[in-house]
Formats: sequence, C-alpha cells, structure tokens
Amino acid sequence: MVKHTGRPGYLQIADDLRAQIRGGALAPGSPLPSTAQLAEEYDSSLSVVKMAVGILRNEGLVIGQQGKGVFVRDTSDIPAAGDLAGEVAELRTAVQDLSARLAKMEEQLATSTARRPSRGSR
Amino acid sequence: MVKHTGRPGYLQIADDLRAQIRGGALAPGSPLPSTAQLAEEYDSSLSVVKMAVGILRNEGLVIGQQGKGVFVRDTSDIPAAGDLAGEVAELRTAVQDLSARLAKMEEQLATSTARRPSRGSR
DNA sequence: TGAGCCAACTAGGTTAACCATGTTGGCTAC
DNA sequence: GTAGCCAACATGGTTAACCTAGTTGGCTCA
Repeated sequence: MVKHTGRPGYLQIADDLRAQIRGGALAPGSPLPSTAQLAEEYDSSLSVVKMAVGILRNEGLVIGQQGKGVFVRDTSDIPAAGDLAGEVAELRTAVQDLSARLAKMEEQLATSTARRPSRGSR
Repeated sequence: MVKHTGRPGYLQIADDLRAQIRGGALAPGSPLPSTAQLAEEYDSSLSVVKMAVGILRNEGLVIGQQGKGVFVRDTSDIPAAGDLAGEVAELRTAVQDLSARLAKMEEQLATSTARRPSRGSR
C-alpha cells in the first residue's frame, strides 16, 4: 500500500490517517484500528505505524489511551489549522485546569503525609 | 542524564535541545552534535536521539541535511506564525504530558486515601 | 598537479524484539 | 452470584541492527 512516492512510509500512513480524520471517515471519538491491524493494512511494520500514530498524537489529532486504543479527538477540540489564537486559548484553559488540580493535590498530600510519611524513592 | 521524571527520554532530549536553541546556546546555522554524540551525551540510544531530532525537525526548529548534519534553522527563516506554532506545539505536548501524569497521581491518591475498591470497574 | 576512488562519517528509514503498563473479558473458586 | 485471578490484547518506550544515501577528506595513480 505504502510507497511509490519516495515519501517515507510513516509519513504516508500519517497523511492517510489524517485525511480520513479530516474527511470524516474516522469519526471523532471512534477508535483507530490497532497498531497491529494498521501494520497489516498498510503492509508495513509495527514500528512504522507507531511512528505515524505518534505524529498524529503530537499534532493533537488523536489521543492514545494505553490499554484501550487510539481515539480520534473530538473535532470541536481540534483547533483549526493555523488558528493559533484558538490553540492558545485552549492551552490557557488547560493550564488553569492543571493548576487547580495540582493545588488540590498538594493540599491533600500535605494532610496525608502528615499522618503517613511516604517513602522517598524516586 | 535522562530520566527521573517519568517523561519519556526522547521528549526530554527534545526539550533540552529546544531549550538550547531558544536560549541561544545553539546558534542559528550551527550544527547539532551528531546523533552518535548526542546518544553518548544523553546516555541514550541512537533511536531515542533520532526520535528527538525528528520531533524538532517536525517542529521546524532544525533542518537535517543528509550526509552533513542537523542544523539549527535560522530564526529569520522561521515565519512568525511558524515560530508561534512551534511554541504552541511544544506547550501542547507539555500540557498533555502534565495532564496525563496528574491524572495518574490523582487516581493513586483517590485509591490510597479513600478505600481501595481497586479492581471492580470495567 | 589533477582526477578519480574510497573510506569514514553523517542523517534518515525500516524492521524486529523486548519490556512496562493499562484495559478487558473470561474463567475459577468460594 | 460475586470476587478475584489471569490471559489476551492494547498503547507506549527503548534498544539494536541493518540498509540507503549524501558529504567530506585523504589517498593513489596517471
């Protein structure tokens, strides 16, 4: 399936999956085929598929959930390409959320470690 | 060199190189150490270094020239949008990483402080 | 001296294998 | 029937090895 063009296989697979996502063939929330299935489908190796999925993951198009699968991110969550303002806004809310959760955890940790000191292993 | 944080090594190396570039330690146009040197420097494997460099290449921060080396892209070559996009991408991966780690810790705290029903949910 | 060859080094792509970790569903024992 | 165990399967990270292809510098030979 892959090849002819000289473009690396992992980029071709990433392109194809990206097109399927943007085209709606892979609906938001739906899972991608497993890496093993994709490897067979594209007649490639697991490593190449993992690299391709890693690209999409890095782009924020999909979200990998260990043990479950890789799922197409909700389109409403996907900032339009080039919409940097949207991405920044999204990141800002994400950071605020993280800050709140972290503060909450720190408080819990402070009270729990007072009673039950934890080990220092890293 | 790498490790301690739970953050994958290839991301740590990418972060470090990115910081060196943004900080000016690696001047525009100057070459990065070879992958073999980086692997030794970070006490990691060639594959991990190649993945890290691939990330920076994907972000447009560096340009790999086969047979010659990997060079820091001239900042003037990077359009403002591209620069911002790179930073946004960087922030997004950082936020996703933080979110995942925080969620993991929250779950651990929930099970350790409350009861531990553990295995029931599916 | 100059042309050509060649070894060494570089990035990049691919494959295979291994391990860690998480989820799921089925099986078993109580 | 339910709780617990466990195998199967999932993603994710790492390593090693092999290959292709481009660059460079030194060496040899005419």
